[in-house]
Amino acid sequence: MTATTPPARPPGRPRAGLDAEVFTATLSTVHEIGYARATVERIATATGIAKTTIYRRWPSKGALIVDCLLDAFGPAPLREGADQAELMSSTIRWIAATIAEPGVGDAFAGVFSDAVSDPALREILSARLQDPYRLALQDALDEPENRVLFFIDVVVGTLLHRMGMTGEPMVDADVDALVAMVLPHFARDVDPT
Amino acid sequence: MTATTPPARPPGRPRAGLDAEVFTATLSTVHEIGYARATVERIATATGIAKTTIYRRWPSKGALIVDCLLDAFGPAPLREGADQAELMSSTIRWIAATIAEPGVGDAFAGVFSDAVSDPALREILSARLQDPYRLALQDALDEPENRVLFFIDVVVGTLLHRMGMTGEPMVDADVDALVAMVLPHFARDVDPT
DNA sequence: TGATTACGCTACCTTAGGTATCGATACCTA
DNA sequence: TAGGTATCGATACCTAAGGTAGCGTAATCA
Repeated sequence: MTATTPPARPPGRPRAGLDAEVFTATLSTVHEIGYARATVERIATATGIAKTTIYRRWPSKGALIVDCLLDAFGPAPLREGADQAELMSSTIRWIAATIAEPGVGDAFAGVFSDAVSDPALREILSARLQDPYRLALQDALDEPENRVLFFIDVVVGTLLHRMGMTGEPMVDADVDALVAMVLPHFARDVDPT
Repeated sequence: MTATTPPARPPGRPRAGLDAEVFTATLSTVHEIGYARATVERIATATGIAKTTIYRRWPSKGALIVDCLLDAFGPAPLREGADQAELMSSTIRWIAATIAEPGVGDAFAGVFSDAVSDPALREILSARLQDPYRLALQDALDEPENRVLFFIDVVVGTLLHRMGMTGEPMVDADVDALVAMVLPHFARDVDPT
């Protein structure tokens, strides 16, 4: 048996492997013209494929954006062996840096806003994007669910509010302030270095 | 000259005084069916007026919502003589309580999201809603602009993120946690009572 | 009574999310 | 090489909602 289990590929024409291209085109389109004007039609054109192909793979624009954000964030960089303060600090900076990447902050704020009045999208956002990172953080930080949810509300909420009100990601100095504010409130082992 | 300058009423049929009714209908409609489904048509019908009358008074749905929020928040309750910690604490609780009122949180999160990809609306939101309170806070707290903006990002961002992700306003225990986290980071005169 | 302005109504335009259909194409298997 | 199957591109279409135009009517002042 080979290393990868033979996929037992289903019959028929296989899907073209262009999810990565769609994600790239989505972020660059959102970055250039904003979330609302980045229509599915334009994203498809930017990718070089048909709009119907997008809808064959994602059930809605929101679901596409969520997958795009999952791809942009990737796995949470939770170093083993780090203490709680280090983990929180690096997590905040990782989220801030990713949101600051071109298109990511706009896409995040945009899909978040759509979710406000779309329960189905809110479920997708919560289950596919927030929950995996929340569970990983609960485990790594050894904190209960409600504390981690509060942590996410503070960090993501603050960063998105800045992005939404100004159109620009939060500058490093303010991210430092965010870290300085959050850590003492959570850390059990405040290292006064 | 009399106390109030004679309005020198312009000729023609005067406007019916129904802004208050429109605001009430807007919040209750948003509360019942959500921000996106609360169309201008439905808000007008709920008020008992024509959609075109709404558009004669507000240039866009976003502008209507912003005025509606201004009416809901009213003037900031900044007590004279209170120290900085008291002012911050009461401000946070005032914002949290107002956002928790039926329809206000949904409307706020909704218009905020729309503003993400609409620079004109962002300008309205920033100038008409955020700036007045920001200036009042700068004065009352004696803090520079960037610190007050950071304060608003944290407080409003956190509350809206909770509202957007769960559909419910933040519970009192978490508002307490927000106060407990924010105060030590800002307060110059931490009163260890 | 006339001028002026707001209101209600209807019709309409535009954008954008999302769906249906159909011929062409790519891949596997017999 | 032929057949089966599923994807792709293209086109046309539906629907909801923001927003506008025009017109007759109602209210107020001079």
